[in-house]
Amino acid sequence: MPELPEVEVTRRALEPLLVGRRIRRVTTTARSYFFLTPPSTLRTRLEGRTVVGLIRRGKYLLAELDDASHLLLHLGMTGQLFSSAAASPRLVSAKSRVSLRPATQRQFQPDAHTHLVIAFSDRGPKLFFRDVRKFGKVRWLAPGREDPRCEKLGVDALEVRGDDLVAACKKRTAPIKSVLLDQSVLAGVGNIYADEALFRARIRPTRRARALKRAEYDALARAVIAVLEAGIAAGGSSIDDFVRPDGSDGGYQGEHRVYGRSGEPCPRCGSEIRRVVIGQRSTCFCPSCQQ
DNA sequence: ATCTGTCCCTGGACGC
DNA sequence: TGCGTCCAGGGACAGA
Repeated sequence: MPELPEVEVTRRALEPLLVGRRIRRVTTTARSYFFLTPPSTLRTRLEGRTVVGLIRRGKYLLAELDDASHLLLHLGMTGQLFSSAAASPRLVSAKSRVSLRPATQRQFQPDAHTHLVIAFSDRGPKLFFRDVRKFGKVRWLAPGREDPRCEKLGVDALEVRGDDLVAACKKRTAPIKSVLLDQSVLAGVGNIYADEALFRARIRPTRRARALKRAEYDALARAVIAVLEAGIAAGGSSIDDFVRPDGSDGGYQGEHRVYGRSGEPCPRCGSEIRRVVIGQRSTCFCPSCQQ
């Protein structure tokens, strides 16, 4: 699940791959809600443009083009952004994986889930955007236009301070976990890093957001930053689909302390990690050290 | 203003 | 082996 660390790892790897290159041809799958901008419009707006920058806002990537327009990308749940040079079993469904010989797995072949392919004038590596569940998004933004989704984003999670949480949680009776996932409060946190941050700060995810003590908001803000930075340093979490743009796996999935570990002993106290559902999201925590 | 439930989608896990 | 069912989840949206 791409969250801030995965998106930032992607951004850092793609920036040198994209910046300065001129888009020659754009190919897409059929029109669907994956395309906030219709494929035909995407093609005409992008072809001929040169990429001049790549920035991240929360979980969004924004490629700036030489005419001051932007290409907005969101990886959703299963999105994969990578270059021609990438190869990984994660870029192929398990079914076709078994039917493929190892030799043919080395070269990525665009499939029905490869919704966007960008080829460049220099005939070098292409950019692929593959997304099995199509929860990802692609949108072209005219010069000066902002995306309403981006405008609503709260403070970037890498820069959150206790004060931000105090202000955001003042009137909120929802569980603190739900507030961490609210992109208008904290931009970039998703299910994995929310659970990890709450574990690190020793706060039970079911607590009402407004009921935390001042010191707990501070601890939580520090914990959010710490887990996100650790995630970036490790190259992100490759659980189901995430791959880095070169096809390699991230390394953070092995460092999860509670996420996906229900039934296992807590790495801190040995109690059994429990799983509950909060806001339709599965949530793992240690009932003993998160009170 | 805030909260909760539903929906989009597909592949993998699991039970029979 | 094969089929049916359930589940995962980011975020928009509707209704309470």
